[in-house]
Order: sequence, then C-alpha cells, then structure tokens
Amino acid sequence: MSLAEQTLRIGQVAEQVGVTPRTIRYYEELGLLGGAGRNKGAHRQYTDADVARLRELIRLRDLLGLSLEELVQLAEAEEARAALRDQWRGDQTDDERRAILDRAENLAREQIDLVKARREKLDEFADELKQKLRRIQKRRRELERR
Amino acid sequence: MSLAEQTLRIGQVAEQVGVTPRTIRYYEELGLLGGAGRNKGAHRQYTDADVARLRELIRLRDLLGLSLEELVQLAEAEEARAALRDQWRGDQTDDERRAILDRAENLAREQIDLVKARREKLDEFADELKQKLRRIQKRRRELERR
DNA sequence: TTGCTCCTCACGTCACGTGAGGTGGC
DNA sequence: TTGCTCCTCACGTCACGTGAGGTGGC
Repeated sequence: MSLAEQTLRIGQVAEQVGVTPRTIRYYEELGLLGGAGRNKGAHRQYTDADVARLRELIRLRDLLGLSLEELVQLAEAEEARAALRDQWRGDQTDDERRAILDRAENLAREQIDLVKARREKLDEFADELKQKLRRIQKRRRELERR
Repeated sequence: MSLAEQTLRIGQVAEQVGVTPRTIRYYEELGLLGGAGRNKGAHRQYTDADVARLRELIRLRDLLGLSLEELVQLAEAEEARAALRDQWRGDQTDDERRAILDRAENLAREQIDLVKARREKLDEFADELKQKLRRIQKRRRELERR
C-alpha cells in the first residue's frame, strides 16, 4: 500500500473512455499516447492523467472531426509548448514567455472557433428536423379532423 | 432549351457538397444514391433533389457520426415509407395511415435526440476550452503586472 | 479538333477489427 | 492452480484516395 499514483490497465481505460484496447495501442504506435519506459511484453499502465488525455483526443476526433495526423501535429505542438513551459521559471525573458502564451491562446481560440462552427451546423440541422416533425404532426391533425 | 429539370455532373455535385466524385460513386455502389437507368459508361446525371439528398447523408455521417451501414438501413426504411406514402391516397385505411405517420414521427424524434446529445457534448467541450483560455489570460495578466 | 471532365477497373491507405498463439498478474 | 486479461504479430475491413488507360460531351 503505497501513496504512489494508482494505475489502470488498458481494458479499464478503454471502457472508461468508450474505445477498444486496439484503439489505445494504435494511438500509442502513432506517438499520441506515450508508452515510454515499458519492458517489451509487460502490461501497459495508465494514470488518470492518461485517461484525461485520451478523452481529449477522442473528443477532438469525434466532435471536431480531426484526423489522427492532425492530432499528431497538435500533440507535437503541445509537447514543444510543454518543453518551453518547463523552462518557464528558468532563464527565459518575459518576451519569450509572452510568445508562449500567445501561441497557447491562439490554439485555444482556434479550437473554440471550430466548436462554434460545428454548433451552428448542428443547430441548422436541428431546425430542419423540427420542421419535418411539425409537418408530420400537421398531417396527423388533418387525418384526425375528418 | 427544354423545361426539363436541369441536370448536374458528378464533379459539380461533388464541389457543391464538399466531397470527391469517388465518394459519390461509392455511395451509389452501396445503394445510397440511386444510379438506376443509366447506360454503362455514360455520364451520371444529378438533379437538385439528388444534391439535397447527398447533403443529408453527409450531415448524418459527419454531424451525427452514423456509419454508412446505418445510412443504408435508414435509406431502406425511408424507401419503404415512400412506397407506402405513394399509396397514401389509395385504398389504405386510416389506421394504416396513422401507423405510417407514427414511424415517420419516431424517426424524426430519434434524430432530434441524437442532435441534442451531440450539442450537449459540444457545449461541455466549449466550456472547458473557455476555462483554458481564461487560465492563459490570467497568466498573461500576472506576467504584465510585475 | 483540342481540352477537360467523365468513365471503369484496381490497388493503396487510414483507422482500426479480429483472430492466433502465448505470457503474466490478482 | 485456474481464469481472466493482457501481450505481440498479422491479416481483414470500412470508407474512401489515387493512379492507369480509355471514352465522351461543350
């Protein structure tokens, strides 16, 4: 019984997130889900942070329709950002820090815009479906009125 | 110069809808986009109704995440409904008509529910992105305050 | 007649699905 | 010890992408 962070196995992670183990292994193969430092043949171990990361990837894929290649690009950009952030308290100038924040803010804004565009499309679709429903109900009333 | 409905070629349809000609041919192969009554080797001809139908399919695929197999199922159900509707003014009883309307209404409601579920997921995602943005802006203010 | 778009195979690719055969932890 | 889940190949599949080689309409 240690205080070390509890780890999950691939099947548990898969169930929690709603994908299959195969998907998780494939994402690891693409470099999306670091499987570094693990002996060949040993079980994969995941933390809650890993689960959160996987959820994020699935959301970007399903909700925004990004390809895995785009996710890899994004992950690489984030890693570069993380590497810089580790030097945050180091010997960076304020200008460099501002540049890092700028990039982070731009990325967040881009994703917000993508979400907005998707939402508008969904709303349009919802409106058409509701019209369809009203037409059906109108016909039903006409049928009953006779 | 006839009054017959103007027809479009596959490339024009593809551009209007935002897919490739290959996608359209593939959908036809699956029976999603009737290519009936066309001589082998002849150019495919599309009406505005075909374009609207393709748009609908793409929306169900992209926005609701339906597989092509599910789209085929849906198309078959719709065809059955259309066949019945053609007899609408025929010798059907009112009970049969009510049954047709019931099925149409249920289908519309199911799709509306799917759209709603997607919308909620998108809103959740948007909220998290906005939080992220605020954290970045807070860090920026801290940086400038010194 | 010259391009351009279309046609039909048919193989390639992306994102996994699905066993086969074997090892490892509660 | 017995299952159950995990492991690694490796081939299959879905939804198209991408040429190759050829024919047809403005």
